[in-house]
Amino acid sequence: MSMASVKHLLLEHLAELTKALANPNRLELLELLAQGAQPVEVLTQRTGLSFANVSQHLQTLKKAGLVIGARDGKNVRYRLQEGPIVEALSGLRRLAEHNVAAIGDVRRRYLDDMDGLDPVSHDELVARIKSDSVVLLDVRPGDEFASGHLPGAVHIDVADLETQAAGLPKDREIVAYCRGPYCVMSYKAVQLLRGRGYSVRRLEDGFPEWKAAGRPVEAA
Amino acid sequence: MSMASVKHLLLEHLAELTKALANPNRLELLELLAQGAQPVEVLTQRTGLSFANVSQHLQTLKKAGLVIGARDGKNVRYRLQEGPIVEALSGLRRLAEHNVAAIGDVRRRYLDDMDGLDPVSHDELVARIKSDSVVLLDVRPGDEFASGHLPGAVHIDVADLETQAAGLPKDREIVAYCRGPYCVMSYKAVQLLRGRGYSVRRLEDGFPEWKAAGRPVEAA
DNA sequence: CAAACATTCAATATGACGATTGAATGATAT
DNA sequence: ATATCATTCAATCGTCATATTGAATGTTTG
Repeated sequence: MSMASVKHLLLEHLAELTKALANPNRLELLELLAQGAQPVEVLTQRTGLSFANVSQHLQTLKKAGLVIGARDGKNVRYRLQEGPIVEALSGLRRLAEHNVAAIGDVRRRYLDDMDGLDPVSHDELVARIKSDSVVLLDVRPGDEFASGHLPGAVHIDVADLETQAAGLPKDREIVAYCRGPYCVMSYKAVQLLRGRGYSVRRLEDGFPEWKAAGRPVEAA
Repeated sequence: MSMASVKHLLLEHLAELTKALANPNRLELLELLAQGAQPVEVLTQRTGLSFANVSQHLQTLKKAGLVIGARDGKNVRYRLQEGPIVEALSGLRRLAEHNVAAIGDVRRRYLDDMDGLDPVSHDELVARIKSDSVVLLDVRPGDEFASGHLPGAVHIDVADLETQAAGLPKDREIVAYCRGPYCVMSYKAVQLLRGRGYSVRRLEDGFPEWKAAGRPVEAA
């Protein structure tokens, strides 16, 4: 094989992989799978897509080497392949926020406004956990919390927050997190809790990014 | 706008950007533009694509906010937009090499074999430049060298290497570099020079990655 | 073994992408 | 102005991607 054609082979393969990422539904599936393995049915519910469509997208991701499925009783549970998937997606997201005006705009207008624009960084969170000055709040669905969460986090599904907020302390700051930078659950949590007089901020990005950064993680 | 729809907007925009990257010809164009600004004609020559096709791909990249074109006399010179483009592409490449067996295979079989599998890291290069124990060799076309290169690098276009290799010392190790990880020019250089008894290794990845890492760069 | 269930496969229709061709634009130079 | 040159635009055609539907597969449970 000539060297020039090797180059083109490599570029083609890279484009192939990138194509597998270049679809909003698949990006959402990857975000969900980054929380932990899931059967197809749950992915169907959480995305609101049709069953066959989810299955089809999962096949595409599988062909690209991004996920693998394994039978677990009646179900097939899919999970992310080993590898720097979350990191690659973070790189794309950073690029998107930087270069595509539309994304930055939408985010600023609809999400950051709500949040007061002061997400907590990983390092800051570590320091404040040490000094015991914050309560960490995981607002994802229970099964995602169970398959892995930040050490010491309290879990309240965002859907139950309205009824269970009373259990949270008002004298310490709350740091809420969820699936990642494009996940709106922690924004909702901040909004709801601030309305009730709690002091709340969001963690910058979510569980998968924390884990990918090599920070400690706790499982149920 | 509801929060759920904000999420989907963000995902759609991210997919849009990713789609702009998901094509081998556009990836090659970005690699070329990462070396420095170029008029459309040069890009046409270097890629071997048709004129209109290059123009069309450039429009796609422009719409995605990845490049901008500016008139320069008769020509329109395109250059990369500011932003973490090289970093995002590196993330994708790392993912590809890790997850897509085919890419790792091709690379190992056809490129690394040739190279003896020991690319020089950025840090190692810095140390060895300090101790003056290497000659840095840039084998890219002259205009790319002119618009930016590693400090102290000697320039010999890979096409001229056969006739001009004699100018290189045999008593110091040579470190060759070119456009990046998928660029085969430095592989060719290593192959040719080793055949003539030189001690040569390749720099891990190329000029754009060096620059993106914040290392010093020299212009003509 | 049969029924129930989760998932995949196959077929289809609609729409987007990519390369080619030739015409249109817009700047420069004579 | 007109001619020239680089680039873009518009139209076309074949190919691939996506969502939908319904049938097929394979596993568990009774």
